[in-house]
Amino acid sequence: MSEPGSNEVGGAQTPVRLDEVDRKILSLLQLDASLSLDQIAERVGASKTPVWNRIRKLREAGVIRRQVAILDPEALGLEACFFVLIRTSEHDKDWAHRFLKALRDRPEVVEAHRLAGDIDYILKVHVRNARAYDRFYQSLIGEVRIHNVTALLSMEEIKATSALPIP
Amino acid sequence: MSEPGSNEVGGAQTPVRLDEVDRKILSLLQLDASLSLDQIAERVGASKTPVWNRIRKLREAGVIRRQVAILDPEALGLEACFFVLIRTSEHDKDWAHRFLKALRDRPEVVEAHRLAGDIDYILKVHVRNARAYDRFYQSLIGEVRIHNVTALLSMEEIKATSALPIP
DNA sequence: GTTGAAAGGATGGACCT
DNA sequence: AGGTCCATCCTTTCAAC
Repeated sequence: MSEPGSNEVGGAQTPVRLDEVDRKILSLLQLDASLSLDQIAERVGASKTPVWNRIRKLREAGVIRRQVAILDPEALGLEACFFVLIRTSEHDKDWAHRFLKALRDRPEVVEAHRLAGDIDYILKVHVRNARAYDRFYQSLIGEVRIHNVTALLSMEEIKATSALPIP
Repeated sequence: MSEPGSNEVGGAQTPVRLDEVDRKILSLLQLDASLSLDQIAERVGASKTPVWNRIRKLREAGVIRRQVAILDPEALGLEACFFVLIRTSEHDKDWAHRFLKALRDRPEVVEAHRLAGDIDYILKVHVRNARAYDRFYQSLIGEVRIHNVTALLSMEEIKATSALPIP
């Protein structure tokens, strides 16, 4: 499936009007995108064509971004997950640009947010073990200046879903 | 597609041996699970049948957990994302059980981890706005005793991928 | 919104290398 | 083991109604 032309990836997004059927479709697809049109149509109480048209529109509107396989980190041997809280003293554009690139270039970083408040950034990092985290950490601070780092080690994933609450 | 019988959802997982072709297949499916068998086979340099058998085995082994649609939070009007750091003084089983249930019951909580160290839990919460976060917060502390809460508001999602690094 | 038809993809068998 | 061919079923896609 190709990227819809009307929306940038990660770009700003105007909220979209959804009715009850749209919401049901999205809820289903968030949990299992391998459902067939027939199954979806049956469960939302409509028939194939309108459901198909709605899904196409939701894709074009950028509500549905993409369809992916979710892998099991433990099965891949990624036994350690860290949340990394970062404070920096540098706030110029060049630094931010290099920091961004450093994060984008590292596949261990699965999530990164710029924050409001005294902590500047939070990262979520998947690695094989504590030693691999240290290698990641050394490599990162070797590439960009960072004032202060706190790593929070996850002991247990209590809940993890890719399904957003649909308002 | 039904849940494979040999692996619990979220259960402990023995790492699996993967060769180069498996890794390529997983990398592709992590980014786009709507690719056809033909496309995958072409890109990994193999033909349909062995690729299909590998995918089936990866599913049965629990490496591929499921296939989902990724939605755009902004398009759904979920403009606020918080990371919530939680300290608690209670550590008995009953409290933990009620806390877990409170998190599982709230769709705004998309992620929750029990941590090592002085912060006990971290949550990731998607809500419409700051007011909705406050409602969530009040409702949560009304349901379970929590000693200390720090909310980190995301200003910008710098990176967000469902793709794990494949070792 | 419904029906149905045509095209394309998935699944699994048979057989070969 | 992987490759090819094939047959069948299922799904998607898009007419026409």
